[in-house]
Amino acid sequence: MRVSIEQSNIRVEELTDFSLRDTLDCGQCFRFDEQPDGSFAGFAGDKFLRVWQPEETSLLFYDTTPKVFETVWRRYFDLDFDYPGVKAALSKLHPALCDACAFAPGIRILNQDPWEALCTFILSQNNNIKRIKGIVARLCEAFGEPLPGGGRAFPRPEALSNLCKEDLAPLRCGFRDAYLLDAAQKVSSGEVSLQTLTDAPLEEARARLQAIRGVGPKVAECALLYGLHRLSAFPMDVWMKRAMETLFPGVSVSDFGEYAGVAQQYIFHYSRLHPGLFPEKTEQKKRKAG
DNA sequence: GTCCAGGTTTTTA
DNA sequence: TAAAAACATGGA
Repeated sequence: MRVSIEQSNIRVEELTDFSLRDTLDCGQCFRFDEQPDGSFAGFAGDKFLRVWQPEETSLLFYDTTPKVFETVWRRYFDLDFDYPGVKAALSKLHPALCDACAFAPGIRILNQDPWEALCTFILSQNNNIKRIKGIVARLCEAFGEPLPGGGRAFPRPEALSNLCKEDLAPLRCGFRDAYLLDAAQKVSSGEVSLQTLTDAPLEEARARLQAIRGVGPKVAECALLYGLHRLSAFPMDVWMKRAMETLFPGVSVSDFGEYAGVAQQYIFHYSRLHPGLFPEKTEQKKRKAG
């Protein structure tokens, strides 16, 4: 990987195993959108970014200083992790996992802000990705700090902890409003310290997160994987349950090893884009059509 | 009108 | 203890 400055932009070249589209559109983050010109624009925490992948091996970070690239985006996109190595190891474990890795080999696990990941996945429950993005956008618009170049940061827990359900009504997030408020209160008060979960034992980290109302096993795993980069965390949603039953009969999560969470992301994306693999899913469609 | 969406909590048997 | 039902909202 080679990094250079180009006017007010940062150019990265000689990149492998990276797809901007697949990484930003595989259901792990909710504040980036593809632009008409093919670039992606959005926010991570309190930073705005427009970035383009003009060819397979390069990226262009618009209006980005070397310092911001090095301290924010290099880590956010996980550019220094050995994905070829991990995918090679995962691909040997099971033929279906090999297929999933090969289907979208450029997916990376983002290093998102822990609080933002926790909130967005609280909002994700029994919800669809399009609507989650809408709710998150309204949350930021209503309560996030305005940013110099326009747009708003993801609101800190302190900005939400003193609100009530009525204040959240404009979000139209339904029953999840109380969950969001409880999370804001417990995190801002220090009752749940997200920072310490980075290196707490995984079982302890799970238990601490699940002390928040509306945070069960699945949302906790999402916070751990996407917010705290605990790469063995394995969110088990409806798609992953289908995939485990249909594609991995007899396989348990622990069989995927210390990078189970990375495997999960490839399997999730592969499954979501191949709904026909799942008999149950196709039966639903048939009933609807007939 | 019915079903479903990157689930969790509450209620019921 | 385990299985249903309820929980808001909006698109298909």
